[in-house]
Amino acid sequence: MTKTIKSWQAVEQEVRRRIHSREWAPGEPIPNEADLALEFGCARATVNRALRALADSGLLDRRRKAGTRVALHPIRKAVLEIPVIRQEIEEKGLRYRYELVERTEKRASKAIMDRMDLVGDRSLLNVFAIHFANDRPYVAEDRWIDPAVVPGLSEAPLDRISANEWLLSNAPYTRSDIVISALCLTATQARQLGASAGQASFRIERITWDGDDAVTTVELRFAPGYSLGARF
Amino acid sequence: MTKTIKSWQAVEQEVRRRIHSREWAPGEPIPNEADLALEFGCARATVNRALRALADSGLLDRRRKAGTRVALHPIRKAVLEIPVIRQEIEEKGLRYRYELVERTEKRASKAIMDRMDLVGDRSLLNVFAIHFANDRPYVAEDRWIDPAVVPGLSEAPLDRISANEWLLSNAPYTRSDIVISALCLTATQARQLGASAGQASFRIERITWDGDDAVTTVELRFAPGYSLGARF
DNA sequence: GAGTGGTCTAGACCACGGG
DNA sequence: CCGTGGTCTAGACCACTCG
Repeated sequence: MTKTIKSWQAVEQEVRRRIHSREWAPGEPIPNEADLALEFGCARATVNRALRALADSGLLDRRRKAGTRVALHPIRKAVLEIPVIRQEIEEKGLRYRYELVERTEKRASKAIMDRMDLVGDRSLLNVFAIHFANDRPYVAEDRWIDPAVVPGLSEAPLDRISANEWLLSNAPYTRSDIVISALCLTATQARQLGASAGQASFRIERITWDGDDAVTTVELRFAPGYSLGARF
Repeated sequence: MTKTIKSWQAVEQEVRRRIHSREWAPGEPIPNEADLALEFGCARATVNRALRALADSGLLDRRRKAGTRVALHPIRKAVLEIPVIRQEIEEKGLRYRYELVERTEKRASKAIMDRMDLVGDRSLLNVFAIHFANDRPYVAEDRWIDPAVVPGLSEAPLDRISANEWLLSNAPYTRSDIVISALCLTATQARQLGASAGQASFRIERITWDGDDAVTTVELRFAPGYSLGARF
C-alpha cells in the first residue's frame, strides 16, 4: 500500500496515472474494488465512485463478476454543448438579432411527417427565421411545430422571441435526438446566409419529444465557417 | 410524503416528472436534499445521487448554499461518441479496408505547428490514408505525428494497420481536443473520396495531447452524406 | 455565520452473469 | 454457485458561498 488516498478524485487520478504509464495495460483486468480500497486506505464506495467516473468517460470497462478492465478502445465520448443560439452569440461578445422571415401553418413534407412520427392530413406550424451576430447572418432556422401538442402556440410572439426560446419556457419535453452533418447551400439558402451558392454549411437537425409525441423538429444551417468544439 | 422511493433512478424519474409537469418550474428552487430524502423515505445519499445525475445532464443547477434549481435554459449536452473508424464501419455490417496513400517525414505548415504548440525547424511524420467501407471511400485521414513524443514510430507497420489504431495501443495520451465543421471538397480531395468537387464534407479535427505535448493531430474528411447522431 | 451540497465511512444486501 | 460491481443506509465532517 502506497499511502492513504482520500478523495475519489485522487483515486481517479491515480488510476489514470497507472493506465497512462501502462502499469495497467489496455484490455487487462485491474484489482477489484475491495482490494483497491484496501490499498488506498479508503472506503470501497470511494473507489467505486472513482471507477464509475472513469467507466463513464470510457476509459474502463466494468462488468459484474467479470471485474474491471482497462478499455481496449477507449471510446472517445465528447460532450457537445448544443448552444442556445442567442447565448452563444452573446458569449462571443457579439450583438444578437433575430428576424422572423415566415410563419405559416401548412402541410409538411412526408420526410418531416415521418421524422416526427406523424400521419394523416395535418397542418403544422412552420417557422423560418434568421439569427444574426453583429447584423451578419449566423444561422438559418427552419422549424416545424405540432400545434396539437403545444398549447398556446398561436399566441406566441414569435416575431419578438425565437421559437426555441419560447418553446423552452412554454413547452415541456422529455428528450431530443440530434443529427449533425454537412451540406452544400443552394442559391436560396446561400442568399439567406449572406454566402455563395455551393458553400459548405454545418447542419444540426434536432427533434424534440414529449414522451412519444414529437413537439418540434428543427434544421439549423450555419453560415460557412462555423465550427463546434469539445474537449475530452 | 407520498411513498417510499428506494432507488436513485426512481428518485431521478420522480424529479424529472415534477419538472416536466411544471410542478417545479424552470428557474425555481426545489427542496433541499434532506427534505427530499425525508419525503421519499430514503437516505440523503440516494437523493444526492439522483440530483447529481440530473445536474450532470443539465436539467438542474446546483450550488452550495444557494440550493438546487430547475435549470432555466437546460443546456443541451449531447454525448457524441467519436468512433474508431474501423469499428464504426464494421458495426454497420460493411467490409472495412484501409489504404495507406502516403507516409512522409517532412516539415509541417505553420498552422499545424501552431495547433500542436510546436516551434522551430522540426520534421513531423505525415500520414495520409483512406478508409473504405465495402470498397467505397468512407473517410480521408490526414495525420501529423510528432516522432519526438512517440517512440518506436518509425517501425510502426502503418501500411497494415491505421495510425489511429497503432497509436491507441502504443502511444499514451491524456486528453483530446476536437473540432467539427463542414467544408467544400477541392477537386483533389473529392477524387480521393470518390465524390465531386464542391460537395460538402463533414470534417473532424482532433489533437491528442500527452500532458503538455501534442502527440498527433488529425483531420478527417468524410465522404458526402456522412452524419453523426446522438440522443439526450 | 449558517445553510446547502459534496464527500467519506463502515457495513450491508442485492443482481448480474461468468465459470 | 459465488465473486464482482451496484446500490442503500445512517451518520459525520467539510467546503463553498450567499446573505
